[in-house]
Parts: sequence; structure tokens; C-alpha cells
Amino acid sequence: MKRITIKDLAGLLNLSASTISRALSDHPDISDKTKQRVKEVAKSMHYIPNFTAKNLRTRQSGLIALILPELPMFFTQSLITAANEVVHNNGYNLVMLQTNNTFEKEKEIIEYCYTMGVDGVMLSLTEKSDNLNHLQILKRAQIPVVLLDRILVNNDFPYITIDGVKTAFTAIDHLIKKGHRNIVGFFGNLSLDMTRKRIAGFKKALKNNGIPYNPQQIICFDTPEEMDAAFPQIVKLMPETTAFFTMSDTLMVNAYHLIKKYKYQIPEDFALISISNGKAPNFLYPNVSHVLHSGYDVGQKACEVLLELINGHSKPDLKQVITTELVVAESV
Amino acid sequence: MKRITIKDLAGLLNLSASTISRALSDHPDISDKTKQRVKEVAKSMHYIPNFTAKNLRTRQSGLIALILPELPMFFTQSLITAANEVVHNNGYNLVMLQTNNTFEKEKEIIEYCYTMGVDGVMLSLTEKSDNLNHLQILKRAQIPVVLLDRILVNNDFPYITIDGVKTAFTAIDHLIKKGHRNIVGFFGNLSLDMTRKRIAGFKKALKNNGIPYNPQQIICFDTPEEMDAAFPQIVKLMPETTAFFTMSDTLMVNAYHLIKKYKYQIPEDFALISISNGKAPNFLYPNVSHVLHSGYDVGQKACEVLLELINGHSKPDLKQVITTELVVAESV
DNA sequence: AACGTAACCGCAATCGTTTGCGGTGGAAAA
DNA sequence: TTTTCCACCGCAAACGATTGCGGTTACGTT
Repeated sequence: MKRITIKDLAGLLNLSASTISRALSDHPDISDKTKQRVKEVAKSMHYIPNFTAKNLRTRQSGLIALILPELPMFFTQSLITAANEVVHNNGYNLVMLQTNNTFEKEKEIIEYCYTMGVDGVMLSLTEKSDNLNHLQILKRAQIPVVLLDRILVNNDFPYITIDGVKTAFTAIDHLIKKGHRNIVGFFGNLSLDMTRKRIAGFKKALKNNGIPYNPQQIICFDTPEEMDAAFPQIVKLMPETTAFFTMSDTLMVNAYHLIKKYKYQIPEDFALISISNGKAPNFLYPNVSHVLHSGYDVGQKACEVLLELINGHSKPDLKQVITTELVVAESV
Repeated sequence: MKRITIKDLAGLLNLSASTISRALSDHPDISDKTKQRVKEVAKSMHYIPNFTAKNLRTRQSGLIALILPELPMFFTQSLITAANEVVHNNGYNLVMLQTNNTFEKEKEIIEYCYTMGVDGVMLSLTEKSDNLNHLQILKRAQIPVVLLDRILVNNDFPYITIDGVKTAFTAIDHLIKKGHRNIVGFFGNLSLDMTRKRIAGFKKALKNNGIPYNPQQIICFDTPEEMDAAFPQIVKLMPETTAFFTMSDTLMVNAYHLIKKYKYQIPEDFALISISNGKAPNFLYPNVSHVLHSGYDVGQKACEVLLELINGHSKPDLKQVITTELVVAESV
């Protein structure tokens, strides 16, 4: 079952291998009718290029890495789908790596990418990643890196993310418009740029609506367990609370669980709104209102930027922001 | 930033490239002290082998495909984690593909694997895949295929799956032991071997406990919407029902949603048990009892079998069954 | 002293493509 | 008729590793 090679085609057509190669890639040195003939025969013989050989010659690996903190339930699914599509359409393969949300593993994986010689990296940081020094090895090797979703604002690497301020603002503003004035917000790790942006949006919405801001309204958790432990205190200390906001699906699901556990009703006792990828809200009952954060768009944009960087055709916008959209359900 | 090559090492050590190559791979022709020297210098110079060149020479691609119907919320996460680990530890890369649960896309992706020249394929079938003819192209090309999770029993390809009969039996038996005698089971597409096995387990548990079986107790759905539509009828037609069983996380989450939607309580009005990967049950309140189906084990085993097949060292067991475990929570 | 035999290592081909450069032919220009 | 100049194509050397085969040593055997 040996595959047809360029040499085989050359033999069949009485041409040289170089001509075949050039014809197949539309090199201007080759006449149109020769290109025609070559392509026809290539197709009829089911010629499939040997990517390994091509990669060897062109000093590439054909691999693009997508590094995520985890392969969690919600957000990443559509992101991966999008990345897969774009990557494959451009003749690359996507290898997915997960850091398990530890900085150590993230460093390890970056090393791995280096040794594997991937052609580009898309990276969503862990909550513990407070610097980008570990990426220098890639920068020195001229391997392009694009940060996405969980990013750190910086000047070395491009990043794709959503407008955190606006997204959180939209959610909180919706709550307020629905009459809620005592809102508690659940956020993730404060070291993440994303978290800070969303907190800013939270505050901005309050301010815009003339509602005084109380620092106790904003609570950050590193783990779900912290939230489990804190929840009873929160409802006790702030009994006037009528609504919860969560900045992610993971937090939302956990908050939902806790609200139910303590026998509260949604939306009667507490309203609930979240920033979400749109899957989890529909699993729960009642469906949860959310600001839709499309993983698909993020994945797609990140790939496109990365491919531009790899192929060096043009300089893409290095800092891009994906928009979001309010989805009203029954939880508010 | 050119990387160190074998030739560079050869130059440094006054040896030939072939000797370096052999020394690094512990070829018996090379003396121990030479191996020692070579390895030391290789390490100190941070030599990294060029996988592309190696793959070209050895006619491999270094790629292993993992094809899943979707990247759904629940089951696949740990499966992917496991596959990633094993694959990387053996010097391969994992490329993940998703069929979106359509047979057409599955065929397409198989073709893609063929043209990419992957070294092996792990495949979980779609619900619509009722034959394996599309895999013949891989078989002819001698590319090993391992089926996992959603399989079709056959003689051409090895498969790794869980003991569906026993797993469903365990769940139902637990319900019965807890006093439930009128149980309705929600299942997926009947064409899947998995579904039939689990139905068999369902029936077996009833029989073993001397409970008469009523065909209406078993209901198969191709889509969540079908279940949404059927649910009200079910509770009306079988008012004596006290418990629901679902054969997957997806069905379970949907059933949970419906039970809540129609204002029933869990476990007071209906008990709920499922076969699950263990994530979703803990998101919900109350936590859902389930029979734990470890995606990790399946992924790991499948990889190991595939690697055996690729490297041809030994003949692995071609038909393996992963065990499961009952996890009791508050929903029963 | 001559020979056989391991143990150890190098030569050179090979995997399938890409690509710089040089060569050919024929038509247009002189 | 000779020169010039494209348009088109081939030669051969890469890319970095693996591997069959053959060649050296150094040693023990007779």
C-alpha cells in the first residue's frame, strides 16, 4: 500500500519532481497547461502529499498547540470546535494540552511545545499564572503565541478576549433594570485580568444606576469549596440581597447548587445571572439568564491571528475584543 | 536559533552521525562508554531530536487521532485527559476530531485521518453509525483502529467499553433495594450496542428481583427534545412511577431539568439514578446517585491497546471491558 | 605467525518535498 | 543572420534522521 509520490507523478508525466511540486503549488514558472495536466493526473492517481516530508523541508511541524487550564464542562467546547476547524482548513493539526490550572504544569507544557517544535501556540492562562516569563523560550525560538480568554495584558504577545467590563456591566444592568438593588457578585481569582475587568463592569453598572457600592458585594473564590463555605455567611450577613451574579459557568453552577441546597427558590428568593457560554444555563431549572460569551468567536479569532503570525503575510490586530450578548431566561 | 542536530553532535565528538543516532537509541553495536559520552554531550548541548525527520525516515506521522461524536459536557473530559497522557508519554501527539454525531462527518474525518497519515485512530461512533465500512480505507492502509465507548461489536477492530449490562444492573438493583418497584428507564439511540446492553441490564435487574417487566418502562430518545415532549405523558400514563433511570449524563441532566420544571421533588416524588462520569451529578441539587463510568480508564486502555497495535510488540486483548462503581448520593 | 571472530563504528543511501540556480528553446528585436 | 530575452523546466542539494552493509581494530585460537 505504498502511496503515490511526486516522483511517481514525475515518471508518469515525463516531468521532473520539481516541476510537479511547482505545478501543484501554482508556481508562476510553470505553464498553465502543464499545471492542468499535473493536477489531473495527481487527482486521478489519488496523490496525497507527504506532509512529513514537506514539513521537514520547510522546517515546520504542522502542529498548533491549544493550551487550556482544563477541559471543563462549559466554555471550552465551542472554542475547541472553532479552533479545530480553522486549524484544519489551513493544513495544520491541533494538539490540545491542559495545564490542570497549575502554573507548574503550564511551564512544563510550554517546554513540551518547544521540544515538539509546534508552529504556534494558543494559550489560556491558569489562575496562578502571574507572569509570562515562561513564554520567553518560545519567543526566542520565534514560535508565535496568542493568548486567549484568560490573558495577561502585556506587550509581548497578542491576545484575544472578551470585553469584560461591558459584559459584566450588561448583566448587572439587566438585574438593576429588573428592580434588583442588592446584588452580590461571585468572581474568580483576582490575579486574572479577566476578573478585574468584570469587577470593574460590576461597579460601573452600580454607579451608572446611582446605586452605592459596598465592597462586601464582591466576593472572589479560588475554589468551589471556598464558595460552599462562604455561602451561608453571605446570606446571613446581607439579608437584603435579592440577586447573585457569577462571572463564569463554573461559579454559576456552584451558586445554583448552593441556592437550591439551602432551599431557596430561583427567581423568587434570589435572581441569578451569569456570564456563560450558553450550555449550562439550559441544563438547570429554571434556565439561567446570562450574557453569552461565545467561545467559538474567541477560538476562531485566535486561530486566525496565530496563522497570520505564522505565515507572516500581514500584521494582524494584536489585541482583539470579542463582543457578547444578553440572553434573558427565567432566573431573573 | 538553529537547533542542535545529530551532525553537530557528531562533529563535536568526532563520531559519525550514525553512531550518534545508535548511541542515543541504545543500539547494541555501540559500546557503553561511547553511549555515555554521546548522551552527556547531547544533554549538555540541549539536543532535541527532530521528530519530523525521524518520522519521515520511519514513515510515520507521530499523530494519533481521537474521534468523538462531540466534545460534550461530561464523559469525554477525563477520557481526553487520559488519552493525552498516554499518547504523549509515548512520543506521539493527539489530534482530536469531532463528528458532531453525524455519520457523514464521521466518514469525512476518517478520510482526513487517512490523508494526514495518522499512525492510529481511536474512535467512538455516532449514534447513526450502523456499520464500519468506512473504516476499510484505514484497514487497507494498515492504520490500526480501536473503538471505544460507543462501539459496534465486530471482528475487524478491537474495542474498549464498559460492561453495560452490569452497569445498568447495578443502578436498577440499587433502586429496587431502596424500595422502588416502578422504574422508568431513559435510554439513547437503540442502534447503539451500548444502549442495548444497558437495556438488558435494566431487565435483568427487574427479573432478578422478581419484578414484572413492562415494555413501557423503557423509553429511547434520539434527542433531548423528544424527551421534553414525552415527559408529561409518561408521568400521566404511569402514575405509579417512583424512580427514573438514565443511561447517560446528558439524559440525566435533561431528566433532572424536566422533573424540576414540572415541580416535582427529588427524591421525594421521584428518585433519580444514572450512569455517569461523575461530574454532572455533583452540579445538581440534590447530588445524583450514579454508577460511575470512568472515562479515564477507557481512554487509557484504548491508548495502550492502540500503541501495542502500532508498535506491534505484542498482541493485546482486543476486547476489553472496563468496570464501574456505584456512587450513592441523595437522589435516591 | 596466521587466522577467525567479536566488538565497534562509518559510508552512503534513503524517506518525499522544496527551491536556488542554471539551462534550453523559440520568438522577437537588431 | 545574430543577439536578446522570456517562458518554462530540470539538476541537484538540501532538510535531519535511520539503517543495511561493510570496514577496522583488537583480541583470543591454533
